[in-house]
Amino acid sequence: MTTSAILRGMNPQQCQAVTAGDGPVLVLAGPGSGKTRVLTHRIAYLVQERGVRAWHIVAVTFTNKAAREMENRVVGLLGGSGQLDGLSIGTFHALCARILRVEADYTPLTRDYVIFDTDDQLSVMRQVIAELNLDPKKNNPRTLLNAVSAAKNELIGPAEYQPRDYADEKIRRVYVRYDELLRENNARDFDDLLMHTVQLFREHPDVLERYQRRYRYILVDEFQDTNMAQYVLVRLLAGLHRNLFVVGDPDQSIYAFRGADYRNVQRFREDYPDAQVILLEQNYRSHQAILDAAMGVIDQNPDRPKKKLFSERKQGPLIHVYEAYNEDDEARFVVETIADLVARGEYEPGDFAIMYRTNAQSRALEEGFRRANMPYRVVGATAFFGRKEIKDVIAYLRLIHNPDDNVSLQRIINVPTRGIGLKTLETLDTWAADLGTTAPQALMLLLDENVDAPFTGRARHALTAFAEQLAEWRAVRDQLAPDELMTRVLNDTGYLSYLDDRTEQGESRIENVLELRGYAEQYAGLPLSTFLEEVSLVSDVDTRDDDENRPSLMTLHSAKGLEFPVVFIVGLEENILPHARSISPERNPLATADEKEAARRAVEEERRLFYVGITRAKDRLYLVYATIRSLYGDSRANLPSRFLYDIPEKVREGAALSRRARADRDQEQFQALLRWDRGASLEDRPRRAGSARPAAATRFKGGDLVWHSKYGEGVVLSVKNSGDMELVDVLFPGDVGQKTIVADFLKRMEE
DNA sequence: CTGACTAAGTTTTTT
DNA sequence: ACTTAGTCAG
Repeated sequence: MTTSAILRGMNPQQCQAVTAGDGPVLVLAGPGSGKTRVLTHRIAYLVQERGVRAWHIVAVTFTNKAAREMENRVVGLLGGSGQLDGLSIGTFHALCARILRVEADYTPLTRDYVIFDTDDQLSVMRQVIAELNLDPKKNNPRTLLNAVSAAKNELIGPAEYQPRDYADEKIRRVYVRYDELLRENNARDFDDLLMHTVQLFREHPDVLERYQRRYRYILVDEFQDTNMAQYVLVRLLAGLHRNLFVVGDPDQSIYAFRGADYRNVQRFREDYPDAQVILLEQNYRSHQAILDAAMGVIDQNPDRPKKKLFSERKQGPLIHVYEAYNEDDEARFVVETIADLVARGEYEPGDFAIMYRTNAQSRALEEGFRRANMPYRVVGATAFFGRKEIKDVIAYLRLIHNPDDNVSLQRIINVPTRGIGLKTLETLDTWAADLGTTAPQALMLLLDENVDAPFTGRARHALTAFAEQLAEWRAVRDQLAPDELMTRVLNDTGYLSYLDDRTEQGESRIENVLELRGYAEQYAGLPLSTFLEEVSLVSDVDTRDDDENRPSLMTLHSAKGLEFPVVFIVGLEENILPHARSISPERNPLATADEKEAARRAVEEERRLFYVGITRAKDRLYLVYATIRSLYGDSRANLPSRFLYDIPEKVREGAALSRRARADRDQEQFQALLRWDRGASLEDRPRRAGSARPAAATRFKGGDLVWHSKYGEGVVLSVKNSGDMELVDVLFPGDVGQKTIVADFLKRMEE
């Protein structure tokens, strides 16, 4: 392979990026500009043309999926020959986990540490709340966890945390205790992996230097999604050779809510003033109408350089906007459009994607697909490793592996039930505390019959039996492969029969556990720790069929990085996209300036999310909103999303986006919905009763002008049914602002 | 200690 | 509407 082969078919900017010389490089790429291709081809170029040993290259991504794809592409370019030996492609977390394990001597935890996921973190946090006597009603463990996580992302350890007010002081105490508890469990959370690696490097320059010498070329994908800790880590690693190659698109930054900071792009420019900056603006995915729509939407965000996306593809069909009656009509429109396009032979089922803001929205769509007997696929809805049965089995293995893992012990000590109740556990905890050890360690002391423990006959017996069991497993841990150990645990505990409750769910739980065991078989010959680490750092078992030819349903977030010939974006309503959570302070007269500023940034992120969705489409784009939507048991009438109005009229067709939907149009759609409903199978009918109700339910809807005897004229923002009351959110002019009013007190005004 | 009830809370997601 | 964590009677 020669340079020309690596560069074949690339435009000048892409070539420039691939062949850029040593030193810092920032590639600012638009959607569909082939940025992953640039990264993989650069790796091939470095190895092939510049003679860099693959061992000296590390490419960092955010998901295992992206890492896998990148690896496949590089292997595809250079073949499976030995020249790729030692190439590191992986996520930030996997890289850090490996470093921390190898360098355990320099860190406070041992090599055996386990990684706590969100569930485990929550249970630690609940313990913290209990210990510190905080009011569990006012202290949501998730909120506290977010605060701690934010601090860790900013590389602020518990000792460095500087409280500015009382609320902060509480967080500081929580953080300190939370951190202590993690250490007692010999555990780290995901944020720790990053923060502790940075700390390790800062405190031990000699260790850092070893890694700097090893990783001479560092490539980062989706750079706009890095948080502070990740950025600092990368900067440290690149400190010696400065061969840092980052690729990103600030307009596609949609993970600020979990600490990502697209300003890292700006920081990079400041920290590396000599960096080469390469722009990739040509789009190879979508035709111009779609790009015009995308630019119309994103250009409304201030503080960003205006980008000009252009395509050489000829103009395609206009963007179709459809006003659905409600979420069922929305589903009907999607399903019928797909059926139609497939029947005309223009597309295959796998060419379609339906994207929405929240997972809850998939329900109505799925029902529509089922009703039409059209197969579909939901992307990433329920994480395999998040399932209770999977977590239980893994907790057993973790406890066998890590003698200090109290969180896992608590999780499974009575699952399946073995007569160890709350009281007994409490006693165990106190006893352990008195002995100055942890509960799992104390438990093992019971193996000595002579030990003086505060348990009476039955409890002592149950605990001892469990301790003996645990000791047996630990004794065989190193002789058995992970899947064999798992089988042993399943048999000894009767876990599968515990799951078998003769329901469909029970059956699928058993299948899940068996699938996990199948997954573990791949780790034959590897230590249990490798398996456990992988399980913590991999989000899903890689067995789902990607290539089944069926439409995909997914959230806008999980659509990033993908492309489809035909894309539907549904639920384009105020309160859905942008989501109510991000706009609520906007109209609240009591919101502080800070809150309003936060809301503004949140809405900008929602806008980027819509932008990401639009730019996934290659040929056809359908944008759908509903005038009435049932969500969380209420039915609400929302206005069309503000973002829709930013799509230039000349590239769209269909619904007119008037403030008020026309009555005749409603009528027509309502009839279509009824016809569709009649087609439902008999089994579906009872279930349908509930969701058909909202159709006739509200007297007002978003955009209506109303009159109130006290506040005067106002405009309806949304309507919801609560019990048999219709509650209307109305915006009044001046200081009055938004009020929620019972429909009976409102009079409709004609425009 | 278990099964049944009640209250709460439901954005996005990876690791 | 629906799940799920927490509480309480059997």
